[in-house]
Amino acid sequence: MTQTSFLAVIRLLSAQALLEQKFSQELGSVHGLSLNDSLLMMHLEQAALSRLSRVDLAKRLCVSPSTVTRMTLPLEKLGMLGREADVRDARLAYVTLTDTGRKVVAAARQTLERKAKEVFKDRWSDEEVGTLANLLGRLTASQPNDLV
Amino acid sequence: MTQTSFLAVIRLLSAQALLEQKFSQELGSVHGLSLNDSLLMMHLEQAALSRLSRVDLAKRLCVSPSTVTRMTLPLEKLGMLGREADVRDARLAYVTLTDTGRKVVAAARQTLERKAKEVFKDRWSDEEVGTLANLLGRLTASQPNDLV
DNA sequence: GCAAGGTGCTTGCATTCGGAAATATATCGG
DNA sequence: CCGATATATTTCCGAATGCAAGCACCTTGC
Repeated sequence: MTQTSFLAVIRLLSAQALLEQKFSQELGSVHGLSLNDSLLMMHLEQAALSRLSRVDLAKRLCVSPSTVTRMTLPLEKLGMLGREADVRDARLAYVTLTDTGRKVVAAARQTLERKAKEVFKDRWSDEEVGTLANLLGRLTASQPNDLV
Repeated sequence: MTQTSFLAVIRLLSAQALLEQKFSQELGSVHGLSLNDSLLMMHLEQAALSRLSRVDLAKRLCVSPSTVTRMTLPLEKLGMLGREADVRDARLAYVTLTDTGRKVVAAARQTLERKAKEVFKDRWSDEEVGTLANLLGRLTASQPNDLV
């Protein structure tokens, strides 16, 4: 069991490195976004009011708050993200998804969906992919909201 | 199917970010190694003659060759890794695992195994962990040698 | 009302990483 | 043997990231 757990974790780390390598380049050249940029915007996409606080985003992405600050800065200048204050708490600076951002992230999502389908194109049955998604979902269940 | 593939990929990326966060800190403070350092040394551990070329390591870790050069430099100074030339090809500079390195990576592996077991401690049956490991193994099958 | 501690955000600094270029060596075609 | 191409490694530079510190604001307890 300890061996199996270890194997699962090691393979998960390796698989992620492989996928990130496959996805990053096209995502960057086609949409000008990094993989993490896309994930950030997808979190906003499905959030209530299309907005989330920076610490909330940090938790969902498993990155530090300072990273969120620096990631949002250029996207804000490009008009994909906006900033919104909270009426009750002046500390909060919500990150919002603009209409432009919504279009861009929709296109990025299509690219990701296509690449994802390629990953499982050969030698995978629908049921196997579903099982994998379910099991991984139990790992991420401890986290804030799921994407998709 | 395209939705399921996408879900699986997104969750895989999220799960990795979560696991890396959980593992990195203790691995660094206890053994002075990063997660990637440990993976690099584990690849050497199971390699023939305990040595691999830098490009080979780069492929296995899904990082650039320059990253391998920079990663190995401090570990070499610490006496965990060595350098070995090839008799036939003077371009090759094998990275080797020293006896010191072997002890350190064995300890790091134990830490990783313990943390991996914790991940699946609750709400996971042995069979489920095994299924996850198998499915992930099919993703990494296209890569050079598997760890563990 | 106020002091103490907690939370959200940003900035400075150090570390890590990928890509391009440079160097050295190997291989192949003639 | 020679030139062209390919491969292995390293270095330089720019981009991304975490942590610690600082600032602003909120909340709690008195």
